[in-house]
Amino acid sequence: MDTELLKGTLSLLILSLLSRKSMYGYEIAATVHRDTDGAFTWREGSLYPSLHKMQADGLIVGQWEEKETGRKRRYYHITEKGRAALKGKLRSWTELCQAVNRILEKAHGPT
Amino acid sequence: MDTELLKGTLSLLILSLLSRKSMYGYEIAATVHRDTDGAFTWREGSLYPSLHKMQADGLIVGQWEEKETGRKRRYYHITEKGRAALKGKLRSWTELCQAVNRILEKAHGPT
DNA sequence: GATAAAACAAAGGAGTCCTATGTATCGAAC
DNA sequence: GTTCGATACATAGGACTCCTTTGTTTTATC
Repeated sequence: MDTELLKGTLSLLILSLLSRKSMYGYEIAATVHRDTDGAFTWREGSLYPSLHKMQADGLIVGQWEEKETGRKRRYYHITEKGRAALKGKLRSWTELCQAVNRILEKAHGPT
Repeated sequence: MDTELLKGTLSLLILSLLSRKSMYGYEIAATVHRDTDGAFTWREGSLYPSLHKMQADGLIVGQWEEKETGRKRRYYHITEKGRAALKGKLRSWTELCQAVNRILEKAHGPT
C-alpha cells in the first residue's frame, strides 16, 4: 500500500481503539494488523513514539500494570481531551473521504 | 481539517484530474478547491514542487502552451506510466478507506 | 499608472513515519 | 536447562511530504 496515504490515520485509529477499552502498545499493533487483514502493519518505531507524543499532548495516559500473568505491560487509557480529539479526527476523516471521492467520481464516474 | 490526513492524496488527485484532460497548475489548484467546497486548499508551495517531482518520475509531462488569450501556461499531460500509477493509487486509496472504516466501525458501530 | 489577480518558481522548515538497533521477559522445544 | 522465537518496550537517525515565505512576470481593472 502507498504508505503516504497512511499519514494521520495512526493517531485516529489509536484513539478509536482506546475509546473502547484500554490497551497496551503491542496489543494495539496486533489488533490493527489482524482487523485490517495485514493492510496496516505498524512498526514499533512508528507506534511507540506516537504513543509517547499523544501522552505528552494529554490525549492518553499510560501506566504500568501487572495482570495475573505476571507480565508487566504499559496500558494506555484515553482522556477526556483524547475523546474530544477523536471526535474532531473522525469528522476530518469523513470530510477527507467525501472530498477525495467527489474528485475521483468526477474523473472516473460514480462507482 | 487535519492536514496530516491529506498526505498522499495530492498526487492521487492530480493524476485523477489529468487523466481526464490536460491542465495547468493554477487550474488544478482552483478546480480542487472549488470541487471540494474549500476542503482542499493547496498552496503553490505544495503544488508546484509536487508537479515537478511527478514530472521527474515520468508520471506527467509539462509543456508551455499559448492559447488564444495570449497567456503562456504550462500544461501538464499524463503519461502511460502516470496512468499505471493512478491505477495503483486508486487501489491503495480504496484499501485504505476500507481498512480504516473497518477499525472505526468496530469501535463506534456501523454508520 | 497603480493595484489586484493570475501564473509559475524555489528555499527552508516542520512534522510524521520507517529503518535499524537494543534490551528484557516469557513459553516451548529439544 | 538452555536455546530460540514471540512478546513487549524504547530510542536514534533519516526520508519524505507538505507548508510558509518570498520572489518574478503577465494580464485585467479602476
